[in-house]
Amino acid sequence: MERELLNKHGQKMGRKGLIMRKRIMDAALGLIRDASYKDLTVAEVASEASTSTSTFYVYFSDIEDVLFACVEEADQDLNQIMDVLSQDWCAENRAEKVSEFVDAYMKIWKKHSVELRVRNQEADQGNPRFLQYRLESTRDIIESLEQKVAQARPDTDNPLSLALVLFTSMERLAGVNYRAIGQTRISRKKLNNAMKELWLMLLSGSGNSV
Amino acid sequence: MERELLNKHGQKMGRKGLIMRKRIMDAALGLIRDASYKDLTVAEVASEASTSTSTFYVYFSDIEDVLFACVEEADQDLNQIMDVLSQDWCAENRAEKVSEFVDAYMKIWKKHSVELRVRNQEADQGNPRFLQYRLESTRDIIESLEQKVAQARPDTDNPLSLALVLFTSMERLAGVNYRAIGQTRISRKKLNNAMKELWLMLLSGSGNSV
Amino acid sequence: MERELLNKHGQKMGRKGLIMRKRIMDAALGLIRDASYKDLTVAEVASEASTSTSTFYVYFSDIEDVLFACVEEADQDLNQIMDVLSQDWCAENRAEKVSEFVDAYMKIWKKHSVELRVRNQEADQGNPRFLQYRLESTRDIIESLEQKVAQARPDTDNPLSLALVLFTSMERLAGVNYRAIGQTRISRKKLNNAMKELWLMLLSGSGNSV
Amino acid sequence: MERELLNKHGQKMGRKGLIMRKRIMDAALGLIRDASYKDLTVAEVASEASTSTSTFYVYFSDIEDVLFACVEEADQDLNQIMDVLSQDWCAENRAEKVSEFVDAYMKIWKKHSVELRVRNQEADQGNPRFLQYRLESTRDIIESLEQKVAQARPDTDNPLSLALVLFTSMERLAGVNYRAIGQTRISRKKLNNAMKELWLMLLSGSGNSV
DNA sequence: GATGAATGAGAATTCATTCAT
DNA sequence: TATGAATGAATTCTCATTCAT
Repeated sequence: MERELLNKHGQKMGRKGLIMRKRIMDAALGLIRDASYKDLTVAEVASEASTSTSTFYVYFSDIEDVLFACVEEADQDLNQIMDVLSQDWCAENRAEKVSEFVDAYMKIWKKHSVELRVRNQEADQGNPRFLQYRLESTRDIIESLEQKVAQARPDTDNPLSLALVLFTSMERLAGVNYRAIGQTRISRKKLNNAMKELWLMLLSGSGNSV
Repeated sequence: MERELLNKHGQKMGRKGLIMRKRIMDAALGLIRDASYKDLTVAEVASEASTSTSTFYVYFSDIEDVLFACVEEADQDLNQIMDVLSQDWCAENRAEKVSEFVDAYMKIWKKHSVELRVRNQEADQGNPRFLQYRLESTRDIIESLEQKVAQARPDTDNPLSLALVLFTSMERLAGVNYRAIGQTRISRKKLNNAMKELWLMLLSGSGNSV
Repeated sequence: MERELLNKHGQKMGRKGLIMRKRIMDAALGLIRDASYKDLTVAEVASEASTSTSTFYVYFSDIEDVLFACVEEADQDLNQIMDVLSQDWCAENRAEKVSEFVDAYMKIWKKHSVELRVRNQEADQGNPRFLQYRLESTRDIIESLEQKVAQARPDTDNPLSLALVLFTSMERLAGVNYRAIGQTRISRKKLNNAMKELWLMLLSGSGNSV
Repeated sequence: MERELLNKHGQKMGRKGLIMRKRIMDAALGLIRDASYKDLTVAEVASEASTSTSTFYVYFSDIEDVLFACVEEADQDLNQIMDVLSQDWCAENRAEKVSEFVDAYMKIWKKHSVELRVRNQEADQGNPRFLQYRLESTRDIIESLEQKVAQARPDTDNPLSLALVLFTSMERLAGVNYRAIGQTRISRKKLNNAMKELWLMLLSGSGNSV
């Protein structure tokens, strides 16, 4: 476990320290919920957390550092997803399991949409720290999905790509405020249903190959 | 007809002015090709364009402003996409048309990946200018895809959502450096094929409903 | 006559040139009517005059230069004041003449309040060009008023100071937007009457000496 | 009780902070004692105070802000004036009290001539912050003078205007470097005497009405 | 005469970061 | 632990000014 419970001064963090650290993280998240994190400053975060910038530096080395901590924290919830995925999806319960999977995934993202938007944007722009983290954090999920596709469509030669296409869509639709898509005729619920439908289509093994 | 050709000083732009404006846009794009645009500065752009920051401000009001101009310019290429989409896709040529569509879309994104990554990230973060622009710029494409889905699957009640799910994926996979996905076992080509396969699956009308 | 009708390029000004010059002056005045002239810029003036900064420099060397030209122009109206002052004020017509004088002075200032506020502020802050100009432009008026005081109060030993005190007040009250005094219970008319009353008091020779 | 002692970073100001703030104010005043404040820059002030511009911005938001603080501070001395004015001026001591009043007023203005010149110029140009401040800061004085005029001349219908005319003159003559008047034949002393003489004339109740 | 175009120079402003208490 | 205080180092931004057409 990497978190040694030390602050940036190398001191062991006590109860107060942990509380302050959390307060700073929450302040940062709150500030970027409805705004770009591009312009987030240490002073802003400190002020939002009702503390001083000096205190900020006791717990984090810079803005990226807090954000990464937030992503790490959010990621722990993501592990639950594997509960559904590690089960066996047979033809009989497939529809149900797909539904469970999509719902669970969407629910978690909704709770942590800010953190995961940060993770994806940083990773997409090539930030190595976040790139690596995303890789590790999605590896199991993606592999599991790949297997399910391979199992459902033994004939296909790139189950990974097929899984990735839908997974990518799911991640993005989950993380983005759906008003941001600018379509007034859709709702999150309809999108989720479409998502499920496409997974089912893919996993039911029907459809033409190219 | 573009808007009045005035620079930020209210002067009509002549030949020299238009050239300088373009030079600055190119400099900006060049600088963020392999890096985040988060930290792009006016000074950097001006220097890359071998001019002064003052000159920068003759043509753009800030960094966002140049980037938006770049997006606007890139977007003009996107219109070509409608050539394929405005045709009729019947069962006979469907595979061919899907392939054309995906290839054309991916090709354009490859050429303008920087601009469109900027557009999407800004829009995803709620920047209204980019949000509005993306909405307008993708409206026709999305509507057209929706129609094709509706035609292929008359039974479905939300063709729009189904189209959006795949379109979203396509956009993201196109804009992102595929190394950023962190999967070494896939290639752009494989992803494109999977993309086509999924569109075909959707448009061939087979598969279960939820 | 110093105005040689040459522009800053040493060219003789033709009709068009004179018109443009005037247009720039008017633009400058218009811009500072309700605002401080401290922040007036060449670009603003040029834009307000619907021309370019380059053209500005054909006629004026800098902002102070236009403002000085405006003051010079306004000052020509001030000469009229001497009409009333050069007359003889005897006991019989004194009230009438004082009234004429105050009214005339106030009227002119009202018309040129912007120019004269500039003149006084610059002079008050020690700007030599405006200081010298004000000195010359008020000399005759002040001397004339001094004489009238001396005549009315032969016993006083500093008629100049007495005249200056009231003249100073008159200048300031005339130049300042009376709302700026922040008293809602007074009007310009009441102030003018008080002004006349005080001049009469002074010139009627009554009152105690210190 | 002044307003909350917070600097522009929202920190409580301690001893050191208050000293630095004062040092910056003094630097600003020193720099404009013999020059226009129009061109005063943050860089200049910071340098004169032997600190950095960043430090300047810890305590003030811009040049106007320091100057306003200076005016506020100077204004506290002005309260003394009310000592003389709140007394009763009867016929017997009137000459003495007028003399005291004018001398006291002039003395204070001499000490704070820079601050008060700034206050008046900004207010005269319509700067709301200074306008409001001047209004409040002179209200008591003006009202008191009005009462004395009303008492001395029960017949007059606008004691306020009469008081304002002389008060205005006093303020301006006090704040302006008297060389700026450009009259070599007068001295501050003579002007003060004339000032007193006119107040006495007004308050002795003699003289004609218009 | 007029005006696009370009820029040097400097001013304002921000911000991360350190240090002493 | 926490935080006032101070600042270096950029960065943004403005403006007067010049030049070529």
